[in-house]
Amino acid sequence: MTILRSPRLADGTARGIPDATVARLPVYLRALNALTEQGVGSCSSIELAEKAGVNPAKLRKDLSYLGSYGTRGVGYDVEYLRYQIAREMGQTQDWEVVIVGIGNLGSALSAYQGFSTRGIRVAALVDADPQRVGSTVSGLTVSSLDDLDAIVADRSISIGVIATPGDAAQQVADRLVAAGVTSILNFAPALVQVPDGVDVRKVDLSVELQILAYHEQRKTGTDSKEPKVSNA
Amino acid sequence: MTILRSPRLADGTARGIPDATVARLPVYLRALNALTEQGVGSCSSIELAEKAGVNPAKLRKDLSYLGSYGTRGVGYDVEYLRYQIAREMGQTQDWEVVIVGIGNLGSALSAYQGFSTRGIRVAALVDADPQRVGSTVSGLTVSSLDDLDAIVADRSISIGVIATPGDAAQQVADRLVAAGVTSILNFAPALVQVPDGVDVRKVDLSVELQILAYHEQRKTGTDSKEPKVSNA
DNA sequence: AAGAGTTTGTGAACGCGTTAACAAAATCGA
DNA sequence: TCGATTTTGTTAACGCGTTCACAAACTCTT
Repeated sequence: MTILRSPRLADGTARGIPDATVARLPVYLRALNALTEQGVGSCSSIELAEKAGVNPAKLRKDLSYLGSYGTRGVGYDVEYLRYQIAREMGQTQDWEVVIVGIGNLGSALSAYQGFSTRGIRVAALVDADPQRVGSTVSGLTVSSLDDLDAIVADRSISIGVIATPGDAAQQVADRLVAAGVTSILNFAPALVQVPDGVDVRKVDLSVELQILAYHEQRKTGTDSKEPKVSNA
Repeated sequence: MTILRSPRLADGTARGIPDATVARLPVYLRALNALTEQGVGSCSSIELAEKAGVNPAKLRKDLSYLGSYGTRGVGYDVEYLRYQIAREMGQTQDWEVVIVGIGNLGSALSAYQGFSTRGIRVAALVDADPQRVGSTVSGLTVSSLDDLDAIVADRSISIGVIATPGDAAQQVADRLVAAGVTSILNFAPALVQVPDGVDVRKVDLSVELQILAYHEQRKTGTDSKEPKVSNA
């Protein structure tokens, strides 16, 4: 489970963007796309920050890691900034991903519209269940898990998505890594161990709801001495 | 968008658990459940931390916010600790949620097995599309968005899930809040604004993949001067 | 009963991320 | 041209979270 620390600046260009910033850049990108669609040509950090739901100072600091793409006294050129962020995020190319586990969630992911416009393309679907293999989901034929190596190699896929039950996750991760995948998005409710050099991100649906339930409990709970929290 | 700061300790009991800790408690819970199933009666912080994928010191500090439920020189009683965390997380009751937007993702969520064992129950499905209203998904009849108020009131639902396209998200959030929902899990690729007192968590599928793509780009990119990163 | 060995709970140091505050740099108007 | 205004880029302070390190507390063996 590599963490990929990088904020130390290298020799020449100011490389190495903090993880927290990297996680927000796609949000800025989405806001800039929306502005482009509205025909807005330029904007200030305050406007953009509002649309992205962050503090303006944070936005400016984030952008400063990429370079100086704004103009003092004026703001940012929407199209120029959008391109710079997209380039930094690697969106000048399309990243092909393979989804493993074509149950309800895997099917939903393969049909998800939001990927295509963001440099992500679902290139292959894989399942271990023979009954599912050969069927068509979202225009793609589901392949057997046994063919994973060939599929990853043929299309030089480097990103895999695990959408299997929890007890299959580790096994699937092992096969993805063996096939050459070096980044994994794990939706299964289980930890997966991977060798150094492989990135794993985890999205856990029930954990998110449990966190909400915790806060909910505290709201309806004992103390209402803090009526509604002044947030001005 | 309330942030719910609470780490300041109140009067009597040590209330107020840091957000980062709250986010990890469900993970510990899952690990403890696995241990119970394996018939393990007690464990050390090192063992549990390993199963949860965190640093042992972090685990102990997290648990210390709840109280002193371990025994020095011995470890933690699995069942006892599991109960204490579950109680703190509000899992002694079932939290009913309504899912809005029964497309691919909404259907997948309503069929998700992992919720039931974690104090979450999908109690109602709602969609704006008349063609979907009345159909049965995962054993539940899809209701009209117009009936949201009655549904939320009848079952005293306090948690809503938005699984609509991005451009419908704000409108749905408004209606959820108006109906009385005070916690929202938003899967739509859009920011939603809510009044104080309402919690929103956001899960963005394409953002997760874009973050992976960024790291992937840097791996295959320029510098291979850091061959595989010693992680010992 | 006492010492050796374990393991928790926590105080303290450290590091990252956020935010405020301001100087630098651009535009605009007179 | 020069001052007023706007807005970026950046430095510095602050706060939260993580991790180390160790004392306190428990068990076990002799």
